[in-house]
Amino acid sequence: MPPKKRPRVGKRSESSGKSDDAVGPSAAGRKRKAAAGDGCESAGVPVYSHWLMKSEPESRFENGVDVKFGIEDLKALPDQTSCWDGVRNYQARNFMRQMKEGQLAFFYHSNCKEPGVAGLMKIAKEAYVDHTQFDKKDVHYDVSSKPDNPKWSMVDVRFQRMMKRFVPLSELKKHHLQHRADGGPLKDVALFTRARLSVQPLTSEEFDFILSLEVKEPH
DNA sequence: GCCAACGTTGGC
DNA sequence: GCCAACGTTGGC
Repeated sequence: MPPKKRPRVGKRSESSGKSDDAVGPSAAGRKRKAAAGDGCESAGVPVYSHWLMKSEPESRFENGVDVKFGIEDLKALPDQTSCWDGVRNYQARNFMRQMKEGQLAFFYHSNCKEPGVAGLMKIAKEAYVDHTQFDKKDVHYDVSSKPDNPKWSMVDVRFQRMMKRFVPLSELKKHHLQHRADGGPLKDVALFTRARLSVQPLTSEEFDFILSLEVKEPH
């Protein structure tokens, strides 16, 4: 149980299932070339230090439960801290398991009017068991997961700050397309190359570039 | 272990 | 609300 009362976190219910129970960056990384982790690799496995985490800022009902959880909701909590529960995708889970306390993550608004990067959070607690997998009443209950061998993990995140301006997906996409042509920092960014992942890694270059946009004129 | 069918994500 | 992309399931 997380320190704070948990708000519902809006991550999409990424269909639970089995298969890739591997620990480590992505057993689906077979597909991906070890695209430059961060200059930091061990045994060919990229080590990431920055993240992007998606949540839905607008109301949407899943089994009668509102999964809305935007950055304002995180900011409004007593400690501005929340667990990031409900992730039910192995790749996303594995990325969460790699997160280290103090690392930065973008809070990304998805499935809404204006998708994009809303702010910054810090990893406040490293991966631990997501108790909602055992809660029959929870939207993300997983009947196949047993307490003696839990499948799903979560981290705690703490609100850091809002972006100086909201950086919309459309703008990131323009840069991505440009960078694909000119080799710029967003050419391989997971947001577009692995669009459906709700927890994504960013290289330092990708993170810095996106962050730099907040003080530039909208494109 | 292949792969078609199915279900979900999430931009548009 | 549509639907492309893609992860998961399960028959074989």
